[in-house]
Amino acid sequence: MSRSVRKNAGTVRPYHHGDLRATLLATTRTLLAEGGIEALSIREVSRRAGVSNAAAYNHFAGRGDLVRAVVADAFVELAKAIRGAQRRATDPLERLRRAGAGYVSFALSHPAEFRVMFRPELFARRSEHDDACGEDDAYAALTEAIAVARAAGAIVGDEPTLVLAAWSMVHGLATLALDGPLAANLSGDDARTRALARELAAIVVRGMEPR
Amino acid sequence: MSRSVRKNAGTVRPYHHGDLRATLLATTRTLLAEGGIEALSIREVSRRAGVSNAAAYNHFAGRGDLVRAVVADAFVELAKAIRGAQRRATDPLERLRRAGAGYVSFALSHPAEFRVMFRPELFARRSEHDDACGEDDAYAALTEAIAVARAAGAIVGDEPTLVLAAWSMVHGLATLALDGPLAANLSGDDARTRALARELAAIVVRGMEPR
DNA sequence: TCCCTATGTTTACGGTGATAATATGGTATG
DNA sequence: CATACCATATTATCACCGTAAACATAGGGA
Repeated sequence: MSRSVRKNAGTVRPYHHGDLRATLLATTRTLLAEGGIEALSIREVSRRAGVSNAAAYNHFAGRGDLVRAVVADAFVELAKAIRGAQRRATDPLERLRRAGAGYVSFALSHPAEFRVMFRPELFARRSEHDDACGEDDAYAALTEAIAVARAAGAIVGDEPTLVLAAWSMVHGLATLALDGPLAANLSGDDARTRALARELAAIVVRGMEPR
Repeated sequence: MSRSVRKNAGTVRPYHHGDLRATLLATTRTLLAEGGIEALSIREVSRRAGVSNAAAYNHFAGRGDLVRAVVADAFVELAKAIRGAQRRATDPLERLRRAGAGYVSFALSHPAEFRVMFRPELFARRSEHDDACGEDDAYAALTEAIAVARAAGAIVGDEPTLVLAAWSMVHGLATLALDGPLAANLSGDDARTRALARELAAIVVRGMEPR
């Protein structure tokens, strides 16, 4: 039979021995980057991983489950990006501006994942309470920056509203830069977009400062 | 033959006599509102219109073309919403705030269309220069409000940056309110979201004012 | 009268998610 | 060593989808 292997041919693995899950996840990311969610199908992922389409169902409940796993990882990375961007600054306002820039920077660096992260209909479990995919952590990262600046008296206002303002500004910019009418003007010019992110963060932070 | 009709049976119309296009557009909007873009298929639209699946191809080049027509209409409505919201105010800053609120209000009133409007991959013609779907008009409506306020000295800064800031803020809020982590908190509470839109618009406008 | 165009229909092809029944390799147990 | 079992992958199948080609009919001029 063609599938049999000699026991000593250690590197030949007719089966994936447990790493098919990781392979499928990596392939999913590749496919997302190549053609977006439209080009992502269980069959294509399986095909590229060199297995049958049904094999994926041993590791993921379905297409949504596969996407959900990728999204969960992406939110972890987003939270890291937000926290990492503030690391080298001490001034609360500057940390806040950098947090926003870090958010946009993540979107520019991982456009394919970012485009999917905020489309729950693509992966959300049906009426499953509300399965958190790690977005809470990213949200918390921004909230911390706001809370610190507010505690220092550098900004004033209702905390949830301030968080929402900061989040909306950077999320809006990221979304518009990736897919919106601005994409044509900014496409490929990530440096310019990052500079804009700093400017916009500065504007919204300024709107939060006491008069 | 079963399809023939007497010439005088005026109300019996075996064919749509030219209004199938409008019927398909209306059905598309209904379907989008019911189940989102995932539930939208040429076959289902045609089925609901009481027509074979291929009939739609006499009016639209394909699924993308159908969605594009709906999106183009939606952008016209968005521009109207932005302009209409400012109508009863004269103060440039207040008009600017209301323009932003109008943007968010449109998103809340037409969630299904809004969710599709900024996903060009769902309807964009392949490498067709960059087919405008009316988004220019909506963009212009916001730009006007910015330009007026700036000309009056009520806000200061680089105009394109100011426009981008305003646009990003309201677009981010709309997106997050519809699909983001905030949807759970705000869902169904459109009044609360509209109030937040006003607060966020006030913050970003304040960040634009001269010190 | 005859043909042309617009607008439908039927039928077909290939791709897709999902499920069921089945085969195979690894491993624990007698 | 032999057996049973489990995880994993396979093939087969179903219903749905977008798209397209081939065909049919109504209505309007030349």
